[in-house]
Amino acid sequence: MKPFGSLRTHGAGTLRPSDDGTDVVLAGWVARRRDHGGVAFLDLRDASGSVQVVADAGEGEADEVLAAAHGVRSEWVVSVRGRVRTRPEGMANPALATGEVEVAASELEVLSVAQTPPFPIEGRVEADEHLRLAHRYLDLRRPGVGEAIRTRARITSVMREVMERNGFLDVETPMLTRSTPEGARDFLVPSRLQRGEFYALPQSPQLFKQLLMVAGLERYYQIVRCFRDEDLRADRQPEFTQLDIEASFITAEDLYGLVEELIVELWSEVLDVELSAPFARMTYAEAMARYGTDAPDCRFDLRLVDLGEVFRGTEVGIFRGALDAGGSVVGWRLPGGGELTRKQFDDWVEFAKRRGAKGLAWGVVEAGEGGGAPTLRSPLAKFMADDEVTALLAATGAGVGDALFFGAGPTRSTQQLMGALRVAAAKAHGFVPEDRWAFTWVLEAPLVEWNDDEGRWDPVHHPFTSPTEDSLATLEQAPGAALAQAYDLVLNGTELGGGSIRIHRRDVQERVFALLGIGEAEAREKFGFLLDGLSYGAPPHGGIAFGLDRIAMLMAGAGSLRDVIAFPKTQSGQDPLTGAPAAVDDAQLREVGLRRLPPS
RNA sequence: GGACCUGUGGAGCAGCCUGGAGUGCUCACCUCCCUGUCAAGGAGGAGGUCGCGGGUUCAAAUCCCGUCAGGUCCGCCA
Repeated sequence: MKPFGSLRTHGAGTLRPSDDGTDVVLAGWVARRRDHGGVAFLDLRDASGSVQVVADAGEGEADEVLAAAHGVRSEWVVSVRGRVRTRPEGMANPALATGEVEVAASELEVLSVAQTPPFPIEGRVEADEHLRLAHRYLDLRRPGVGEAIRTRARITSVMREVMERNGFLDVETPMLTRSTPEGARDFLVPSRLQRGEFYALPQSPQLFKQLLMVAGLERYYQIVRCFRDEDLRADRQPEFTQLDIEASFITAEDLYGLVEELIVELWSEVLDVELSAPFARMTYAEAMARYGTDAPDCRFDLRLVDLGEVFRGTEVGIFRGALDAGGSVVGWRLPGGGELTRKQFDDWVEFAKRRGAKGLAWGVVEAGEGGGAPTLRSPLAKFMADDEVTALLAATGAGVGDALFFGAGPTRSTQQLMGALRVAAAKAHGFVPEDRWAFTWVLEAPLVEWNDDEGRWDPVHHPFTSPTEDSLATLEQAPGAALAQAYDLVLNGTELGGGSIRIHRRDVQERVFALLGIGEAEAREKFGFLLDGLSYGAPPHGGIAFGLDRIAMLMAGAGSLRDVIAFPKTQSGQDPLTGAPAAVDDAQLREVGLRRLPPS
């Protein structure tokens, strides 16, 4: 493919034996120089790849090129005129796409010299991340790093293709909007024209996309930046990108179909992986019970087992106490875990304690004496009746040589602890196949959950999520049992996206607000514009939003969102390249009506 | 807000536990040599606030306290 721009005729990485004899002009960076005195090799790199350029001793021009080649250094930008030739017998390099050819240079022009880079561009060693981010333009020049950014571009391109093909309209929504109280902390932007008041950067275009449905656009999508002022993680940045989707006159099933079409095409086009759809589905309750999380990693089985029945009449104190208090005993089997040392078991107990658990019990299944029934070697064994051990082994499927872990306590936190253990221990012991793509829908999350600190019901998703038809009847009587018409798509233990069918009826919205303790005045103050909109003939509608960065991270095989964002922030929310965030001068503050507080 | 890991010439590491001269390795950089390399090779050279501050000690990269920065996680966040 001919490169864009008239300063060169070919991309360095595109040359093949079929180009033998072609006169070319290349331009790019000097990746490496191998200087033998009488002959010198330059690896010339551009966005298409790299190719070997040869400067040979000879007559006239050639000697000038060789002299110039002696002087160039890594990362200088050069232009080379020359002729493609197949390499001499035995000199091909099968490790390179261009390894069968080379370019015999007849002219070598230095377009730009370069300082020695602060870390190697071509080396395989990982440089310190802070240093990489401070010189991100050099970091992105490194082939592997830049590749993730290219993969991301391919992903957004396929997303747009699929959405456009399905008749969705790309509509932009405001970046400067108003702060709404739900969810995460807002980033605030002071207003100069309305001194003392603030815009907020959107956490998502949620309310706007619903209003676009009221407006009759029917099918909306946007690849849109969102902002949340919360602490960072490997998979959380303060600004991130969503593929945001909303449609009218649809059911959840319609969305599953669309999303599966999109995901299948993404994996096919970008990774050349053929997924099979429809994806697996499970309920939220199943996810919590079997995997201890709402984002289960289904690449491996090894599920959690509820042991409430097994230990119904137990003498084991910690199990007794948990069950009597209405909590749970949850077990998990580690195949072959009998090999673990005491130290390793202690480490997992420590792992549990670091997560706030009181403890973690464990046992090892051993062969019974004289071929008798298997027994459990465990600090708890002496409190366990024989029939409990038998039932335990049956319930968990544990056999001789396996280890069992037990968590006991309040149901939710115990499931979560065991879920975290399941993932960490399975990873540590090689039970997670890294090459699998395990998609699953998690459906029917609760509509609300009890917030003990504040003494109220909080929405699990957001306050505009529709309850299921069945839940509507008993919404006020049993709020905790109400299910939402909500759905999350999970891949390998990471939530890729989630959404819901929205409430489009005023009376239902009022009942949900009442349940959440949001009075009419408060609702009007906070979401008045949405409620107004919904009162003018809102179609049934619903949508979903995907974390583009997370999708790109998983597809690129990256370990962090930072790897798929061109200019990311560090864990403390700083950008080492620009130095953001930074102080502003008093005049700027005065203009927007702000005054600096003394440092606290 | 909290836990843990890391910080040593330009880069990546070792040294730290058990204190004793800035000691070592690989790469990069500079000079020279070299006509088939591809992580070229050879000879020579330059380059250090051991993140920063304080303490203990005759003596601190090493032990202690604090702090800053980076990372992973919990809380927070859908």
